[in-house]
Amino acid sequence: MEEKQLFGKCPYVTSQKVLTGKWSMYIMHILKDGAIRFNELQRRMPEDMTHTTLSRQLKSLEESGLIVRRAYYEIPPKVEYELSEIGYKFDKVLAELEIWGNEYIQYMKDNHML
Amino acid sequence: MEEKQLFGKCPYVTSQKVLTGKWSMYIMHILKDGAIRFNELQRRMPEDMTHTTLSRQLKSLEESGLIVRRAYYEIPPKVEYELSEIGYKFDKVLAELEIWGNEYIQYMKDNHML
DNA sequence: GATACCAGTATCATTTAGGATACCTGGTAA
DNA sequence: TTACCAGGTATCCTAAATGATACTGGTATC
Repeated sequence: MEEKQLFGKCPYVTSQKVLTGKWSMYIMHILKDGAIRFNELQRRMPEDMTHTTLSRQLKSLEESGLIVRRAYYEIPPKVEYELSEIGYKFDKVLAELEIWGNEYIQYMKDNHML
Repeated sequence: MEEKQLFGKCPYVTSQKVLTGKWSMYIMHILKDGAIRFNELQRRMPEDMTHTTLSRQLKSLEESGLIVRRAYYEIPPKVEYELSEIGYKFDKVLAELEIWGNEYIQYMKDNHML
């Protein structure tokens, strides 16, 4: 039987697995602007995302190598999240996604499907 | 309280919701090549995706307006799936995603993280 | 003394997604 | 008469993702 595990082989399956969840694209989009602290990031996220979920998503993105977590051992604590090298390169996908997403929203509104 | 439901407003959140699941990117990628029948599509999908899941994913993408289902009332039945106008425009995102996905795979291999 | 700050984790409940299996149609070929 | 074809749906079960809530720690302010 032929090997067909596509994670780590197919760019589409791999990307979709790494950019999983409801919020990862939005998080990546915010992180494009540079390093940001946890609470500030949460404030910029939609209100219906809890900090628990944000924490898990960040850990997942970190484990996938897309973002870097830098902790400063101060009181009160300071932690910054930033895109990694490969994470930063994702900006081209985001740019196309933003264009398409806006087209899609407009298209759906025009056709009364939204 | 400010309205913050971002579906239908934010291109990132909207796109991610519409392109949900494990296989949607891969499906869109295959559909780029033109109309295709259900069973042929299933043959091109990874083996660990059942036809039940494929059926559900296709219905979801159809409801989101990305693909069109065309049924020919013959025996045996013939059904073709094809990208819609707005679905076809997603190809630019796919192109960037393919580039980035391959870079990511290479990067992770080089750093022994995959 | 109470509360706020920051950056979380632990635990539990709920929701959503995916997989396994059985079953359907209705004509045709063995 | 049985099996097969394509293209599914129905049902049940499990796994994964998300949400809600409570809690931590040390400082600094009210």
